[in-house]
Amino acid sequence: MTIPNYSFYERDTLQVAKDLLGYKLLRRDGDKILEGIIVETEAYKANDPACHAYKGKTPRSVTLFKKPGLSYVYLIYGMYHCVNIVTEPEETAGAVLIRALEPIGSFDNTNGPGKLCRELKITKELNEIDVTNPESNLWVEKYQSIKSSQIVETTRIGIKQATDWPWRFYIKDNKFVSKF
DNA sequence: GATAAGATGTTA
DNA sequence: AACATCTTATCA
Repeated sequence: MTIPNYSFYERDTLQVAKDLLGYKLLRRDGDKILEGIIVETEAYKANDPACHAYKGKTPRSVTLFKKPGLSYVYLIYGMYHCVNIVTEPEETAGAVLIRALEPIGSFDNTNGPGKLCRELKITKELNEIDVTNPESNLWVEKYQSIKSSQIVETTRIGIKQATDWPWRFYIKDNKFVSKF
């Protein structure tokens, strides 16, 4: 049971997005722990028109420029939250969007970025949490490593910019991946 | 201060 | 295919 450290997230966003597949996302809710296996991710970087940080720092996107290993939680369409983990060195924008989890334990319905946040009770309160610290209410642990032959690389979903960049990754044949 | 668009999910 | 629904960014 190891927890990836600062330098794990300080690398290239695409590399981190691939490596995070098969890792666990854990959420402490009072005395309960909700956990799931990350089965689908997307990469967002500074020179990427679809990234919130594309046009520079704003009150919302400033988190993307901070230390790698922090969470980035925001509200989309007024009703759904999305979780990301900040990557790349400080002052370089980058993040990995967690799009789907394979649930462990008693919860379910985590095959989409908005749904998994609802299930894990992730809100803006959990923005800028250090996910390398197991004392946090939200953190990531190494769980299983996925062979590169089991990783599918494809285009991102739900965006209108740079739709042809293959920056979405998921575990082959996993039934908890969000639908196309 | 007003306005348009958005890394989505549900329903028909 | 339409819509629910509100924050954020941008412009005046």
